[in-house]
Amino acid sequence: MKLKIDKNNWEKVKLIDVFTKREENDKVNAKKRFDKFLKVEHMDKESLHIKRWSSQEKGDELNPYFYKIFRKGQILFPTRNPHLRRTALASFDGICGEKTLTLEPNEEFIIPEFIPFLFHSESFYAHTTGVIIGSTNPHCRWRDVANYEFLLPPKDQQNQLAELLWAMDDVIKKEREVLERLNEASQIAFENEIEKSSGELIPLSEVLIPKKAKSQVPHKINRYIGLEHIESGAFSCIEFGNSNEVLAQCNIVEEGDLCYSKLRPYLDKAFIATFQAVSTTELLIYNTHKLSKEFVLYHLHSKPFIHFVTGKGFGTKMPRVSHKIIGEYKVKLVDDEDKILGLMRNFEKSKTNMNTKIINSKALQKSLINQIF
DNA sequence: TTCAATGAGAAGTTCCGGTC
DNA sequence: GACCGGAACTTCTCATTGAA
Repeated sequence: MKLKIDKNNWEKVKLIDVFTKREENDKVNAKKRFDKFLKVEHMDKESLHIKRWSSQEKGDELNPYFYKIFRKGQILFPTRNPHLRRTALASFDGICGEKTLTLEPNEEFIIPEFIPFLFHSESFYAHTTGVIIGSTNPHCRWRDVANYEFLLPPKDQQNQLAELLWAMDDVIKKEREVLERLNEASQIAFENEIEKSSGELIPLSEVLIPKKAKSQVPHKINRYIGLEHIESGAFSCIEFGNSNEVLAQCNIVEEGDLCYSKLRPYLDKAFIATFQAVSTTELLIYNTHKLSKEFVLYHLHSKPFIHFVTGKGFGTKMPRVSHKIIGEYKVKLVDDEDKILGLMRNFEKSKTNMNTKIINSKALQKSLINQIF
């Protein structure tokens, strides 16, 4: 989608000309005044929305260096690792880390609804990553961010563009909500169907057939699946990296293989491969018998299974599970697997459609942002 | 020889102290 | 008090080790 924008009357401004950096720190009472606190890990890449946070009420512990207060409507920009593209729009008042810039738009020049998208433009990313300093801690300074220059449209045009950008954002938000509901509903449906079915309980070790194929450097298969490419709770893996950049021995994943991440089992990373790839050796690769891979995958994502493996994790630095541990989990050898899978496939079809819609909507939104800023 | 288990090092995040 | 940057800690990748 190409926008016809005449930028002749747009004014070149520096970020510091149209934003005020707020420093509202309360080392003594911030903890008592605000329940919610936001860590960098709560901010998603290339998203303005805050979907997660920690809460003292829920028992999350507030770090001693979290005393910086942010207010609803402020732009939150973590200066550490700016290449990770994490900037959020505060949707509530709370506490954040000292290294997060809290920026307030100056309404004399800009319309608050318009400007947040600037922080997810390629131009802003290029600037902030270009001014990174520090070898052990890559970061940028406020004075370098403040000097970022961009073209600012007149206010009436800002209004029109804000409407367009938020309309697109709303589409993505609604599509994500639908996907979330579908995930919840399919999980409940699966557990109900298993409960209703009759059949003998058998350990997963009688179902799973480990695949041991390895790939040595240089890898002949182009795609690489690392743990960072696997979304928690997802049934397929959409993202991948380039195996040319991987210097280690890998597992070979064939299309249709059942894959399970043994590292930090509570992260719930399991999927059926939709393409051939090499992968991190933290992935266990399986074929199955007695039950289909698809059917077993629903078990691997079920709450009882995650609870089971989380409790059995071992290792000094990071909890892991092994094939042996997974094999101890008991599943029902149901008589009507096809009937259950038929129901689940309807869910999967809807989920795949929704995923495709989200990917397309995000690409369109990105294109709009980069045409404007 | 194979492969599960482990830990070193890289990358990312929070803590902490110095300087202006 | 704000700003800055290194230290310390956590998480993840990947090479090595040792048991089978």
